[in-house]
Amino acid sequence: MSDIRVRIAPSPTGPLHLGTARTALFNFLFARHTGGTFIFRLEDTDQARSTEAYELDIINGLHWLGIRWDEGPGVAGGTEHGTYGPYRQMQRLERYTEAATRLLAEDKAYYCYCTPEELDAERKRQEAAHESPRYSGHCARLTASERVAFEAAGRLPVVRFRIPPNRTIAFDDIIRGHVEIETSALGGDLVIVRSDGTPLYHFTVAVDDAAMAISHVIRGEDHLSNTPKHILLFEALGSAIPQFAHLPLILNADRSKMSKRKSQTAVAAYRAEGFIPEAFVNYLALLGWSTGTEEEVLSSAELIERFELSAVNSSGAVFSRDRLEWLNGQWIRRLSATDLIDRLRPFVQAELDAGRIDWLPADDELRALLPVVQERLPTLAAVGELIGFLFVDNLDPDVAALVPKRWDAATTAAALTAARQTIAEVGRVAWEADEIEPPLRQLVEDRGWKAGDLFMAIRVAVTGRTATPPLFDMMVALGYERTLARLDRAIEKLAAQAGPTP
RNA sequence: GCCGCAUUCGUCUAGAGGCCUAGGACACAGCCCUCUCAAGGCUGAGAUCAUCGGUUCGAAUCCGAUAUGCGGUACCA
Repeated sequence: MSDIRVRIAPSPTGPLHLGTARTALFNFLFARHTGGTFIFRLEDTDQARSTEAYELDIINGLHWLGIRWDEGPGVAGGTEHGTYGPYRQMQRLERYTEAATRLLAEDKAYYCYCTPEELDAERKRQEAAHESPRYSGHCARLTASERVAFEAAGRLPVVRFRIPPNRTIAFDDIIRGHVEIETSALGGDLVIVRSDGTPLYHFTVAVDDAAMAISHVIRGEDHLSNTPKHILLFEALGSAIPQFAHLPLILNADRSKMSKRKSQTAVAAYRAEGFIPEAFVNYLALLGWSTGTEEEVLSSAELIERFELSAVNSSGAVFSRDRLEWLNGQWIRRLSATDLIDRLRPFVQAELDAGRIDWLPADDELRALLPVVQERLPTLAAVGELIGFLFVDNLDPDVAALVPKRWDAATTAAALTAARQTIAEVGRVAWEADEIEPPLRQLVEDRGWKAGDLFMAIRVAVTGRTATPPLFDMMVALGYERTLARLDRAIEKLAAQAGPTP
């Protein structure tokens, strides 16, 4: 194993987000491609918003995508593996305290007694004066007696990290190249520990990345501007500075950073809609990265083999559901029959639970349908819409839909009656698509009809829909008795409709 | 406001100075196939490579400025 170590560090303050999944995937692909180590760390210091339910959703979601880590919690709330643990920040509190104490002792940080209200007032004053908001350094040089006075007044201090003035922080981002930022643009001395003693993000990320010997920090572009703070922290901590690679953002249709307000961001929601992990991973990998070839349908193994961090794009990418659906169809078509049936089962069950079908078809029934179903599924959840009509007791076709454009109700009723007879005769001998079709075509020819008209009338009578998989296959799947029963029912409805007409 | 990043068809992208009258994919349109719907095949439309200036014999590709977009600028992550 190489000494490349990368991590994904989500915070369990919401369900697994598409962007987190993509960042995780790129870290994973990079680690697997280079033979490095992939680490999962939970940034749960925002105790007000973190929950174990979200932790579960994140871990399950990543596992679903086939993303596995070498170090970190195996399951939500469960045990961890790896020698750099713990991997939950709330269990690393002593380490942050220790690091903060060290920075304090070395005067790289100091106690600040300014209240949120004072800070807020300062910020407002600066905005009014058209200055950039920054901490003034009010508490940067407090005397011992001033400190005692604040303590006596009951003020609880935060810890601020000293940002050196007038320095240029430069780093070479693997994706973006050389980046330079002046420390003066960093907003002044940075709070690293809250007044309640809990550490803040910029601090924990540096402490943990250093402690876990992270070699490459691969994360979203939204952290690019924060990177100088982290570099300064690494320096102050006496740690090696990792390499950085800032991924382009995934965008809403309006090109703003993808958010749940404007887009569906929860990975679990896509899973529930019947997207399969092969397609999802394939899609995500190609959002912001490409192989440089014209191949688009790539397995995880192929992605791992070809992934190059330096080939990642630097501009944001709009999420395209259309493209995801297309890839999903591609991958569904590549599934074996057994595999597809396994994956379809929960979606068929969901149809039953929702009351859209009346019973659960057996695996063999599904298997028989696969040749005409597989290429018609954009998602697994589309199965109900596609063939659900086969598994309902009472079908009530719409009379208007029953009557083809060129026909009226009486004509349709007569045609269906003739067709019913033909179907009944043939079906008694051989209930197969190839046997049913020729005599019906003969009937069409004898009567001078259009095949499309008759077949559409039969289709609606038998399926209740105007668009279905091949009609005769559907009739075979439905069964002899039920097909005739549905034809009878349609003929009845048409007769009732045609009757009153003069 | 300040700082940073970005800018090739509607979207995802190929493109590392001449192979580019810019290629592929999704979506879209037409045709073929066809009982409908898909799938598949073919064809088409769609990009003054953000703009302006520079370097060069030659620029989508290099440099600069401008514009626009996005991100960051918390006792959130």
